[in-house]
Amino acid sequence: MKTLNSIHKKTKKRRKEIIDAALLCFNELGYNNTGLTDICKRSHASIGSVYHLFKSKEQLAAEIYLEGIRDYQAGYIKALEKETGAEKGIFCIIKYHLQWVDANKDWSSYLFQMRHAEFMNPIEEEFAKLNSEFMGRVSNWFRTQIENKSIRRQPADLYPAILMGPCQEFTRMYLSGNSKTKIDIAIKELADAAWRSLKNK
Amino acid sequence: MKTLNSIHKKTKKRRKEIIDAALLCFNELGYNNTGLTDICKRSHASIGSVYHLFKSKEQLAAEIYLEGIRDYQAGYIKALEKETGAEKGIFCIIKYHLQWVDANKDWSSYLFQMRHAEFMNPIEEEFAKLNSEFMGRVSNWFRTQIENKSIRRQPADLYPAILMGPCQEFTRMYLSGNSKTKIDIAIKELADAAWRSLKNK
DNA sequence: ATCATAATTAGAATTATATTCTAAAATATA
DNA sequence: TATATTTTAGAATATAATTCTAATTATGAT
Repeated sequence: MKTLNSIHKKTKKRRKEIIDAALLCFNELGYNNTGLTDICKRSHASIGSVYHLFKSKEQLAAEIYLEGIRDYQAGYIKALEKETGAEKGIFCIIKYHLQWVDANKDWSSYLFQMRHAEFMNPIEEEFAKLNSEFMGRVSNWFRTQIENKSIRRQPADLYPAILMGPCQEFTRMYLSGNSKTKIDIAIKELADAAWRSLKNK
Repeated sequence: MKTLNSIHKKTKKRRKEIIDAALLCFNELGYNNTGLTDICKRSHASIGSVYHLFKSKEQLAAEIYLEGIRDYQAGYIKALEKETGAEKGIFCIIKYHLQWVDANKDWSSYLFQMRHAEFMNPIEEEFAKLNSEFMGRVSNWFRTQIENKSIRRQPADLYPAILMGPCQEFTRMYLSGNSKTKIDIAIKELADAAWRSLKNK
């Protein structure tokens, strides 16, 4: 009996080729100025293959987004939960974020660029699930720190904003090439700044 | 003698009608899912009119962006330069930002959504000019504060990130309806947090 | 008021490109 | 090896942006 949904050996590879090609195209040309022909040329896949593996250009863009976010978030949680001390934990997160960005410039640019993109709609559910799992674990870490009085009590909404906001803004500048500050300096300064904002007294 | 480039009285009005309609369409449907027919219907302008006044859909989107940024930045500078004290100045800026966002939700959503859009290319020059004028005046204010030792000395790149980052992140959440914190509370808390980060000692 | 010129409007024709579709090729299973 | 399934290919189609031509409307000079 034939197994349903059997998948060829090369499928994963082809999928990756298309994703990699599309990521580069979208970053270089922008989503709208990237034609399917661009993606096909770069990935050496045919239109048929692209549409066989992805429902649409939009969906392809969305899957790339998810792939990046998954990798980023997984490392983030790992870095955070390793640290039980508040100050060290905050340093670790900032460090993780900036190093990830530095080591994954293509992905970072894409994630920034697409953060508010409309194509998130079709994958909203998957995205919301990822985010709530992620935010849940970050919140847990913070709750512990607040309870043991390491971190000041504030409206819960504001923690991620105060913690990551400066980092995000710096990242934006960094990726657009408008920042002169080296990553290592930025890590130290931004972590210190976050700590001054968040610490209890 | 006929003046060159004479402009009809209604041109400004029509332009505004198109911009207003497009802003709403882009926010509701997304840039890509908004057709020119949507914009035409909503603005009661014909395709011909739209293309007479704007080079392309992209250009139209860009002009809307500039219009929003201009208004935001003008108010920002006015709020900032009114204050000579460091702590008060920072409070003023945060307050200005969040109140502007609250009072201009459509524009804010659009500015966020489009912050990294590719269509910025054609207006890059105009945009860079706006930004450098803006950043220059913000930097001046900070320089004064640093020289009189109110604000700690740090790599220059980091001031805007530390000052506005948390605000931006909060704004993002606020606009997407995921924040429970009221604007007035957020102003106070975020301004305090920024001050703790930035103040000298 | 009227003529000459320029600006604006309208929408049909064109162009560009995302998507669908059909059939062939490759792979997997029995 | 025979048969079902997946994958590939690219031509055909559909959709939506842009261009173009002609008509309309406004302006300024006389």
